[in-house]
Amino acid sequence: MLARVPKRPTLQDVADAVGLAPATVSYALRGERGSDETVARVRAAAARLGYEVNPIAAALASGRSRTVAVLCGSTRDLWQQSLVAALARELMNRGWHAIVADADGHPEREDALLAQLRAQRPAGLLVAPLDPFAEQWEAVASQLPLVAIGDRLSRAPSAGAVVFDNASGVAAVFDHLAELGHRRVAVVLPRRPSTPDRPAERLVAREAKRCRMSVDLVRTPPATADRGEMTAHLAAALAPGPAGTDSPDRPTAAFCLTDSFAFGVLRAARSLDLEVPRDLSVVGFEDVDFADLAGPGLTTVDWGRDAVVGAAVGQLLTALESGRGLEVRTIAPRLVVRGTTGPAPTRR
Amino acid sequence: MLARVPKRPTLQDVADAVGLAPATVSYALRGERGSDETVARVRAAAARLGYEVNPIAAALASGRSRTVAVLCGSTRDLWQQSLVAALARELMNRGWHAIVADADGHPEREDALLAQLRAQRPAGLLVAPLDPFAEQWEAVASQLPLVAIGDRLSRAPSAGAVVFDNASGVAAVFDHLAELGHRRVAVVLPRRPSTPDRPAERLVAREAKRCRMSVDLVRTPPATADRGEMTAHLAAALAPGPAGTDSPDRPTAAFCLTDSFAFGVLRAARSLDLEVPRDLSVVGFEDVDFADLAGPGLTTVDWGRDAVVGAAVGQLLTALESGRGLEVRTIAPRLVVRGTTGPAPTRR
DNA sequence: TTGAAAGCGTTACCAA
DNA sequence: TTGGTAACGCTTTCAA
Repeated sequence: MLARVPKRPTLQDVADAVGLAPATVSYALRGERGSDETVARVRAAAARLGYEVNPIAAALASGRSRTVAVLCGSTRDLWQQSLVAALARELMNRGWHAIVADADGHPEREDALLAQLRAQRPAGLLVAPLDPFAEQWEAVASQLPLVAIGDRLSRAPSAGAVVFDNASGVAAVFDHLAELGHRRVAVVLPRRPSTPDRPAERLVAREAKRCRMSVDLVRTPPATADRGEMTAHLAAALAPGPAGTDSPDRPTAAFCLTDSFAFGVLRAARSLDLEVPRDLSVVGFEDVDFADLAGPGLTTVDWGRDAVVGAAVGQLLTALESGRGLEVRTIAPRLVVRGTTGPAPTRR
Repeated sequence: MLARVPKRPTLQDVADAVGLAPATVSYALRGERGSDETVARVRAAAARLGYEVNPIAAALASGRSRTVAVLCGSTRDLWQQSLVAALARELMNRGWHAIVADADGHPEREDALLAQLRAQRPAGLLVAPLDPFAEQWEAVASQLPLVAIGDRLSRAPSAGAVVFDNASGVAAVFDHLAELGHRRVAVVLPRRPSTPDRPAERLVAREAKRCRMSVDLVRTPPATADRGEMTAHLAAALAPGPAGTDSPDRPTAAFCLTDSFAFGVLRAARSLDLEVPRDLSVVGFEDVDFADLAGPGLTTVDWGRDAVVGAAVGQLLTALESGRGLEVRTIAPRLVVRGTTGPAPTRR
């Protein structure tokens, strides 16, 4: 048995108080019609009674709502966590409500959550997709304004998107590492069985070739409640081979495509007694708020979270409020260098 | 002009399909009534049509909803950010929806946001209050099940709460610092003009006296978009006095009552060229996920976020679903020592 | 400028 | 077990 929401004054109560019809009151409160005098009287009465429209009834009657659903892949990822927080804040500031859901790293959960969210009849959708290739997106986007963040939804041309200029970002990172003298770099990226064709991998391959560097691809499962798992996985990938070899038998730099991976690498390095950045240079691809504090010298690519949030919320609400179409906007990267170093001389 | 939410099959459509009355269908779908045969037929038809109840209409008709409003003081604070994310996740997992709002550090905004949230007619409220002494809470709590997190709402006896055993936590921190030989500690705590009487301050005074330590109270405004402000404020408080004095003219340890303050202190220390923990031991009062990575040796008090979330969501939903009353639950602290050191010998 | 009345898609009461 | 029917509180057409 669910508790009843308590009774509050209704439109009818206000109408009775001023001796007008509910319709008139409704229009007056919304400033859509009515003489100045009526509007003033109605507003005064509403204020006196402590009346506030019931958004549920309003939504039912009008078929519209001021709620936006936010669906993200995993708030265990700090970048996404802060993204969701910032999206909710921005929506609120603009007079909208956010209802949030978190697939917690499970692509298959994305569908179920999406269904749940849509059942709440939001006016629009903001999605940081786990699986941007899924079929479902087109069905959703054709019915509801949808803006994807981070990945374009390849099957849903009607959806808007805010994407990162990964090409520039990856190039900047490889340039930086090459300049420091690294020859072998571990690239830590998500392992997503259902999305075979990530452009990130192609970009990495291309840039590595351009910079004549060899790459260890380290496919890593997303962060879960148990962080030890990821640390162990990454430690295995970064560990030096058997002793006695004369060349560095391990990558001297790690390029992490997600901040949670970067933190994982820092932990793995610690467990291997590798000092960062002396023994291992670590570069993150998302600049979270305290990247400057995470170990000494975590170099990152900053995508400007505020720009991302502004672009996503901005275009969604514009579409909602004035019917403008959705588009794909691209965010430019900025490399924030914090004490990355070249490969350790003793290992050369 | 807001976009219309697209038309979907309704209860009536299902009723037509099976040749029954809407009421019967409604009961059947909820498993409240109906012969096994009817229920099966109805369910099949609903599935075939892709019918899903409209929660808006259901909420209007029944006066109940499966939505919980979450209001927090500031998601710029990482502990709160992760708390909100975890609350939303837990609610979702239990079949409820979260609508979230963030006062962004402004106590006066708390009222307005609360009004907005309540207008959405949530079934219950989860609050990490900025101003636990505000009058408004009682009015809210008497109408809606409310669980406060972090502070008991002193004026709202009907609200539940999940509070931290600050007495034990503060005592543990002072014991730890005293044992290391610190004699003067900076205590970094929020500056909240409207809440004159924080027990934390009394606790700090008491424990400092017990351990014969002197305390510098550093009242600090909450984190904002501009982090430089906080760093400067804290640097001023931690800076050594004029050179040539023989005793340490600054605190040798900082005890931060909020994680964002701890990060601020780490940044301030860096700007002052103080090495942590050699020149300054830093203790945080909230254990965020990557506290282990934030500079070398950030000792923290861990309150077990999962325990907090479980206690808060658990008791709220129990109250909502089975009418049980709300209560005050207390979370015990655990000191996580990560390389804190005593005062630097050269300063003794 | 105002108002009557018909929805919106459910749930819940009371008869059948 | 089933089905009318009246809410729920608002918005919106259409008349006045």
